[in-house]
Amino acid sequence: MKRREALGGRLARLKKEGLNPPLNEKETKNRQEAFGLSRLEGWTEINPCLWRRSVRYDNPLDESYSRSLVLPADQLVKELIFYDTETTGLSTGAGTIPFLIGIGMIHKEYFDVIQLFLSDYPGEIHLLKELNNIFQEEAVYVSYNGKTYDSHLINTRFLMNGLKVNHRFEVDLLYPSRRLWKKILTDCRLGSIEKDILGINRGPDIPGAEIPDVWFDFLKNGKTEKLERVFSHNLQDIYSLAILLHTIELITDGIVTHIPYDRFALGKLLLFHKRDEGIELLERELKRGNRKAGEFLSLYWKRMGEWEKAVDLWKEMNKRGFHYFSVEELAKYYEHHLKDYGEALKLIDKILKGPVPPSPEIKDKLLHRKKRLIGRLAQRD
DNA sequence: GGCGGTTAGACTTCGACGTA
DNA sequence: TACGTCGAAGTCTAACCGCC
Repeated sequence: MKRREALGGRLARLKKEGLNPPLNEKETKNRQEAFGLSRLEGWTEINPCLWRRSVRYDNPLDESYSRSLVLPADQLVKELIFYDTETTGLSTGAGTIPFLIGIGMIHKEYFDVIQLFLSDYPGEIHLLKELNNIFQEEAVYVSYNGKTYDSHLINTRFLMNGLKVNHRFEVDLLYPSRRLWKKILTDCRLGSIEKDILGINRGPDIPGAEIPDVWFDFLKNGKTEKLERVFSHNLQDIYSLAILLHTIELITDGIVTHIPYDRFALGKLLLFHKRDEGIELLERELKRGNRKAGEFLSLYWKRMGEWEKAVDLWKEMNKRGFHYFSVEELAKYYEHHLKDYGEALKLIDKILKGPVPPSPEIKDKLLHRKKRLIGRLAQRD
């Protein structure tokens, strides 16, 4: 009869090896067969219930995007980590876990994607530790909706497992994508952007809503048929993230012309980042008939104290037909900046008698302004 | 179906200026 | 000098949207 190991000895062994001691070769093979994963390409069980594989692509990115709007200044692409999780549900509460994590990184001319797969719950601690090994503190993390979803989920799992959460600098491509394509696409899901903007055809893909059930079905019945589609879905998400980042960078640098995007939104964004190309873009948009672009640019000049440029724009916009915004701004300019109350009054009358009758609310505002101007003129006389 | 980041619009605050 | 008004800037809030 096998002698029971003394408690002290067992505790010492657990401390050294952890709750799940490493598997020997035979055990590994048995488990692969038991999980059915050995039939799937490239997977190795690196810890109990934690599997890993690497997939190599050509690098779709440039060396760096020194004038990037979405990345930190002079960010090198080799320090970027693209990531995406597949989870057991949508809630970021304690009951949801990531069972598959894809991590994309640049290695010289290659874009390598590491996938970590959890074949059962006890492997989670190993998954998180492995993630910690891969994640580097100085890296910049690129995701899609990761700020809201993936990063919270990962942080929650670290906390639940008593692991330290390191701060990660996150670049979420959802928001720049929304700016560029919100008005062009019906929605800005990654799949829609892939299909309609990046021209990527995924082929048969698994809908995200079905993903949790695939994993639960695998846990209960060991079914791996649909699992491969989940792995592919995750790989595609990671690779698309890289293509998307590259495309956004080319668009902001004015290199891409064949892809549709909201030029007004990009102009605003460039101007916000004090990039002169924003001015050119908004001027071009105004010439194409987009008065909103002119309004935005004129307010920018006004804020900068460049009155001449602002006034030129207001006058130019009015040449193209009556434009309430420009006339009102000119009236403000004459009243408050030049103290030319007579000219301001003429402009207010122009709006009141203009081709488009103002709403009662605006009319009240204009009449109030008119009364004030008449008072000031009388005072001056 | 829960969560939370972003955004646009509403609201508030503040400084400049004119008037009594 | 005190008060009122205006426009600009800053702050707040509600709605939207994408993740599985």
